[in-house]
Amino acid sequence: MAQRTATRSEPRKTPVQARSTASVGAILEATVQLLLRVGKEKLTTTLVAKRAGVSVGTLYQYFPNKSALLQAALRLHVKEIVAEVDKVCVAQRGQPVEQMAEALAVAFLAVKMRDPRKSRALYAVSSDVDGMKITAAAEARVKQEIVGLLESAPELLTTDLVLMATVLQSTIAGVKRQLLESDMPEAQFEVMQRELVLVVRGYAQACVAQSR
Amino acid sequence: MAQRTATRSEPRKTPVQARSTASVGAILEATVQLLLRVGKEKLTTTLVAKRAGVSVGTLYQYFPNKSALLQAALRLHVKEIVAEVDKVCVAQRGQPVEQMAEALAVAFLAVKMRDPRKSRALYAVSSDVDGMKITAAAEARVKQEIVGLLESAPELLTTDLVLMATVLQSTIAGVKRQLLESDMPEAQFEVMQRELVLVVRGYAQACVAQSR
DNA sequence: TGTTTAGATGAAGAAAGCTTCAGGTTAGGA
DNA sequence: TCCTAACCTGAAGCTTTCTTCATCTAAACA
Repeated sequence: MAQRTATRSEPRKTPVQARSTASVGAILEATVQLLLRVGKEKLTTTLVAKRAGVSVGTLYQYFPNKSALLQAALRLHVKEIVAEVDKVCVAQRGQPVEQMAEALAVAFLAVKMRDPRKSRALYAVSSDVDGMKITAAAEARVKQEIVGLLESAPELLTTDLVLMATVLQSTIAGVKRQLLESDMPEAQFEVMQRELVLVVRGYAQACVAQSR
Repeated sequence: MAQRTATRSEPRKTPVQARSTASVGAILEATVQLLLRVGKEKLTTTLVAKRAGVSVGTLYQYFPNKSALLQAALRLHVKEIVAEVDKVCVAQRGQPVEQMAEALAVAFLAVKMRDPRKSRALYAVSSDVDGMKITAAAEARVKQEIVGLLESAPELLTTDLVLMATVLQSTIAGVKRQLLESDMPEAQFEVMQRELVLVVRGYAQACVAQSR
């Protein structure tokens, strides 16, 4: 273990030729694969390189250290999720809050469930300090998006919209986690989704009712 | 790094004299302290021993390896939480579901907020594979307790009680996490609690309404 | 075709932290 | 008081994995 005390985490070199772009892709891909197969504890840079079909040296040409590699993989995954949720937020503008909440819940669960194992593996990575920053930033972005969505609601909502967004988000996230960490995510998926919809609709109703 | 491939994780020796009991206590205490101060990444067995005022050797007399130490600390913490929640479950028997849900939410949040930093630090530990088993077991126990509580409700609940318990639990956990991971847990505490109450009451209502 | 730049390689260096163990100290009973 | 068992000590060994770098190959370019 020879981690430097403070190493930058920007990529060391940016791929310009097709050859290197492929290498970087393979490395990132291998990282996720190994996260799934052996877990973050046993994932080593050498292993990743081997699975990617390149040498360790190549890996270190594009990722300054192991941490940066994991972060890159996480960033990629998070990006996809955020994009998906954002899409729904846009699509639901102007709809009744109850429907918004429902759509949000369904969309969020659906994205995560597209590849539960991957979501879970990358989630584990995020618990390493720097990973949290990445997910935190993503969550913040999504929250803003939700606030924007709520602002477009036809109903009058007296509850602070940021608060409401936070609650919706954390509630959904709670159920999502439960689902991902259960032994059989796909089996429980539908039932849990149905219940989650009940939860968020109930809350949305409460937020509207309060304003009377 | 010289972790053995497969080491048992039972304590190596059980303290019998007061002297050693104190040592074990100090070690566990120091572990949590360091988790708070330096984080799990920089926590080393030598550091723990130093802070506890004993030598590393002593530490290894009672904990077969670092992992076991962290697990022990986590177990202790989880035990307290579970006990607290169980207490509430017992106290709420026979009450209306809405009130049950509310009490559960409030209690859960309150326990975790007694020492938010500690909760957070130990939560980080649990994300290491073996830690998950511990929290999972605790969660399972609590879930059973909740199911028992729900069974005592005066209302007729057609929703599967295990499912309902799961949903309540994950919803509450979601908000709890959001709270613990926010920068200012105490500042947000009251507001979030109020909202969470709305959420769970709404859900409880929905579960009752369904049965009509 | 010659030159330059991008890309790839992998053995070896280095650091770091876990864990052991041989030997010393303290407590309690006979 | 003496003996035994419990307890404590901490320097040193051991492993492991990260990371580097001197060297080689392939591509682009003139």
